[in-house]
Amino acid sequence: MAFHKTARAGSAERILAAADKLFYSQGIRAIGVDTVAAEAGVSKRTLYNHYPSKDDLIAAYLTARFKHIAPSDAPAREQILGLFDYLERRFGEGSFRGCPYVNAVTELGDPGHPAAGIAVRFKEQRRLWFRDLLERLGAKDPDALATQLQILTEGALAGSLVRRDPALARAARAAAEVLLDAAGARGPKRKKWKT
Amino acid sequence: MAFHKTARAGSAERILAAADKLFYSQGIRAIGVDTVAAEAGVSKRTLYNHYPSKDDLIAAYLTARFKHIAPSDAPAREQILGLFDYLERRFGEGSFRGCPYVNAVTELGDPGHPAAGIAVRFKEQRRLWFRDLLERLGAKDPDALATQLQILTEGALAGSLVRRDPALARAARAAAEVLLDAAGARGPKRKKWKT
DNA sequence: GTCCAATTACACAGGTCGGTGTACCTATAC
DNA sequence: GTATAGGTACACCGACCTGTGTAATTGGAC
Repeated sequence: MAFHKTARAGSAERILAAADKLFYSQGIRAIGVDTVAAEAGVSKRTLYNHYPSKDDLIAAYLTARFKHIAPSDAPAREQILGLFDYLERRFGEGSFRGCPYVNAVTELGDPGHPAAGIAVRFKEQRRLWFRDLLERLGAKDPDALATQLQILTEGALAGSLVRRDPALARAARAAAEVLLDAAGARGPKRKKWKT
Repeated sequence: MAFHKTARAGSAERILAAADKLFYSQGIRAIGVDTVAAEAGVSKRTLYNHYPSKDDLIAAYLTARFKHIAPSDAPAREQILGLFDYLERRFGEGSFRGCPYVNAVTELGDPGHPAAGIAVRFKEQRRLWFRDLLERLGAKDPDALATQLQILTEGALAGSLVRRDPALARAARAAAEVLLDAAGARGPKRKKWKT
């Protein structure tokens, strides 16, 4: 059907996949564009045709990681605690190397870099995800509690970056449960069905 | 009295101070040894006489930041919550740029780098500081709670690196209070004075 | 076949980096 | 004095970096 006119294969996608793999596992500054091009099986010229600069590639890498959290029908409390279970699994994988957004901000330094804005947006999105679930749970002060849960996940991520340890995710999960309970967001929440 | 034989001034100390300032504020990878030497007002040769490689300088920088937490007579709960107050103040300063140990691990990548070990030791020290205070407070499961408080501080640090915001420290502090209360570590703790 | 856009291979510019080599200087100890 | 340790100034190396320029090649659309 000829979408792409030509394009030997999805070069842009392959480049992005290579950048994702290498930037995340080894660091943005540690990886040069030549290495990305080689990993993608593409010439450096082609890479620069798709991404005019390394900064553009970095921005694309972070944006692509920006997976919107799929809405779920599972009970809200289950979804929240499930995030920590997910982290526990991730920490056990050798490929875990912390939060790509925090890493990018750290590595790039410059607050004016597009990556910084992307990181802020991602964090806020996850916070709002928490908040919506907390509202569904009828928790007290969902906004504040969402921030606290966000802090717990960041803390587990940062801690496990320094010393990979799934127990950190379990500890964060336990703390989250205490906070949820204290906010009156217990269990499936027997709420009055109508106002 | 001739301590140092000669040594125009404390060259090593000035180099370390320059490294601390530049490495922390701009990043380890972003700063070259020439820049450090210039900031210290010292020739590059002198720098390399004191620190045989940049990696040595990095290790010295992190070790020097390793300030042992001064023991205090203040009530334990006050000390714990005071840490979050300290963070709140730090987040307001323009010079804040996250946790130097986490940053170093992120920037260097290599888990075999000496910096990684220093980071682990620092984190564990602070966790033990929490634990000792929690034991004094008679909290339930001080070890687990210490890990959770550690996660809260890491999370506040990481979050504020991405988006500088003292409110994050306050949120973490509030969460810490909830966890402390839930662990039965309320207030100055009226404990039996003798066993 | 012809056209055209994507891609390749490769050299190269201009810069920075970590680290070294060398000759000279300077202040103190003796 | 002389010897010596610590410092300076500066050139330099090899590696690596981002990014460009160019000529040749490929493969589908028409």
